[in-house]
Amino acid sequence: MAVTMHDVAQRAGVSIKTVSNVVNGYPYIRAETRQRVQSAIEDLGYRVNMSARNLRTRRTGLITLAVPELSLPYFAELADSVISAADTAGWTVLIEQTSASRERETDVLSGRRRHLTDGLIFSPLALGPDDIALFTVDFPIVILGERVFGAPADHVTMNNVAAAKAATLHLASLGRRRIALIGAHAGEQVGSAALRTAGYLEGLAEAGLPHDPALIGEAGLWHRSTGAEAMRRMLDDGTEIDAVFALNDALALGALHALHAHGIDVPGQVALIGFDDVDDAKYSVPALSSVDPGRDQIARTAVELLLERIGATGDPAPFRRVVPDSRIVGRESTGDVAQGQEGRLVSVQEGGIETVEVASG
Amino acid sequence: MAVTMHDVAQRAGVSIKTVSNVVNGYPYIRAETRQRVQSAIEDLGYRVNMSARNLRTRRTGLITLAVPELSLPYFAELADSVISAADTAGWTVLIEQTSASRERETDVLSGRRRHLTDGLIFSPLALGPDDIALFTVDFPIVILGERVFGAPADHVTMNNVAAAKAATLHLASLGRRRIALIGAHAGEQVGSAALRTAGYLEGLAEAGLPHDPALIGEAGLWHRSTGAEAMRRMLDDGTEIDAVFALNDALALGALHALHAHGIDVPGQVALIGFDDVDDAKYSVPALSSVDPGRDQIARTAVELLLERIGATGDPAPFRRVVPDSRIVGRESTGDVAQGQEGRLVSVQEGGIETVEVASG
DNA sequence: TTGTATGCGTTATCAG
DNA sequence: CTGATAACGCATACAA
Repeated sequence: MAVTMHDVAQRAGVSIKTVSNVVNGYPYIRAETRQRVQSAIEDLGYRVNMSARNLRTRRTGLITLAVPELSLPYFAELADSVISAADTAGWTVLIEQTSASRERETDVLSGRRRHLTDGLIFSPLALGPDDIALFTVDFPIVILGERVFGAPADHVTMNNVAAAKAATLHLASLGRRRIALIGAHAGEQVGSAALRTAGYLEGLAEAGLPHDPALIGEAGLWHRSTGAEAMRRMLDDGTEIDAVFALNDALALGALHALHAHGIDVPGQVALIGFDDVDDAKYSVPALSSVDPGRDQIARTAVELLLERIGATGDPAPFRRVVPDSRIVGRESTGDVAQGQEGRLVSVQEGGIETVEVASG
Repeated sequence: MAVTMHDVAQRAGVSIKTVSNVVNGYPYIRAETRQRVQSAIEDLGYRVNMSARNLRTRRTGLITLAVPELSLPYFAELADSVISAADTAGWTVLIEQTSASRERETDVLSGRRRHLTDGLIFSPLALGPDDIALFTVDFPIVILGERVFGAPADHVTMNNVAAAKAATLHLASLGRRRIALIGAHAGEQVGSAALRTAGYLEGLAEAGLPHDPALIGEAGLWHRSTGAEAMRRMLDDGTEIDAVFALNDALALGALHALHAHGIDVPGQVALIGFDDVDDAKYSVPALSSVDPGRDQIARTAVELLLERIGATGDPAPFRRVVPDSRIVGRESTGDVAQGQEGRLVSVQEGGIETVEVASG
């Protein structure tokens, strides 16, 4: 049925080994031999059987990217970047959606949902610091996000606290004094929500603004709908505000919708800034200011770290934590630029590479 | 190193075949034997080697989804749906981004970018009717979209003409008479742009409105930026309009941005409707009316058709073309609902299953 | 520079 | 119900 190396070898009048050599670009082959093999391949329409190669080499050329869901623009764009970065290096990406469910995230680690890939880039949302033990597995992992620190794996994250503080200070610098927060997770000590909220509080303190609990809007899932709801609640409560820091752009766009529905002018009455700098931010009305966490750099770094570890041969290197630079991009929603203009850089938080020594597997 | 069936068999004191039987849920095994094998598996932490199984069974459990890019919300949401549908059936999805480049789309078909998957769901954007020959391959394909008809493959599409006509008529029903189109591809006879433009023209005709070329806005790529540009050009030209039909939501959101920048009220002065009904549509300001092409149904159907064909044993079934129902969802941008309300169904175009008989491979 | 032989870990065939 | 054994298609040590 399917044509194999054998068939090619026979047709070209060489051994199977020579065909293999040609296919794999082994350099020491007589030009004429290579030519003969090539045409035999053409004629027969031969294509390498990846399953056989994978079995033999113990490697698949596939990596898994596990994210909550692709409908969330941040993760869609992240996936885009990861796939592109992997592609450049000759690797292919298989995507698992966890729906931020504990069970599915556990499955990803246990391998029940990691069919035949050589490594995993994992952005957990349900698992937390208590689950570090689950990360001790026999394949390379790169962790994304801020839910799990200290696991035996490389980690690409962002400087949430510093960036959130900068966003808050940016609003304060516009003269705003009643800065609301949308997207808080009450009681959580870990994760993006906690860190960004901490940055917000630091920012308030540094600006000499009091902390008013009425200005904290809860939103469990960071979707547009929950952002709109949280904003609506706060407005319905009659809470006085003149600025909003939404913990991500989806929330911000939802909040924007609610503000508009209440007839509130942005940025005239209320200034608004989000977090993630997704593509949508540029095209909302008004265009949304945001924190650019360096998504592309995150993706490239994650792929790089993972492939490095997959290809590692000798003594395991210590695990690394990398924090790309983040930027505050000012647009219309904070009155930083006029309509139709590009956003402009308002400030930069420098990250860097931090190597955390851990006994690595 | 890695533990194999052999090790398990040895530990359980049975043959390797029995282990295989247990792993694959073969029913006729003594309970006691099964138990012994199960615990051996547990003890040793055995996990099936997928590469070996794939080699043996000639199947990988993987399918490829090839789309232009995940940053485009429509494709991100489509990917989400496809992955979910595949997951339900126990299959995993590998995503290829083609950037709508001819070369990469060809690669997808040639298999150069189809590593070890059992089938392909392909949404081409660069290939066209002249490339049908490329679709004659030795693995199952399901084609999405409207660029390639008549290829030897199953096809899930949408009733573009009817839906676009309905969208246009909807604008006309609001009393609008200068209905602009954003996203046209001049000279193209095939693809979504051509079909939706045809529907627009039919709609104008049925509404008794004249066709004014000045109302046609070109936009090669359907991004927010190009939509904004096209809209801006038209406004700068001083073309009089009171409604806009954007050929997809990204264009519509870009156009919305440009309208807003020009101080034009939507829907007061200009009514706006998009196409795709992506998630963003609900949360723009004002919320965007759109055509819901039945994305989820498209994804489910595509996976279903593909798996059916992959699992097909005997005589090849004739190729089918499926057209899910599409709906017009009226929101604020056409004044169909008040702020903060859900969109409402304005009309439905019924699709259905059409079986096209083609000599199938 | 090229050929031979072996094994990667499974599943399938066929006895028993 | 279970066991021995032969593929599956490729890569690679080892020869030549």
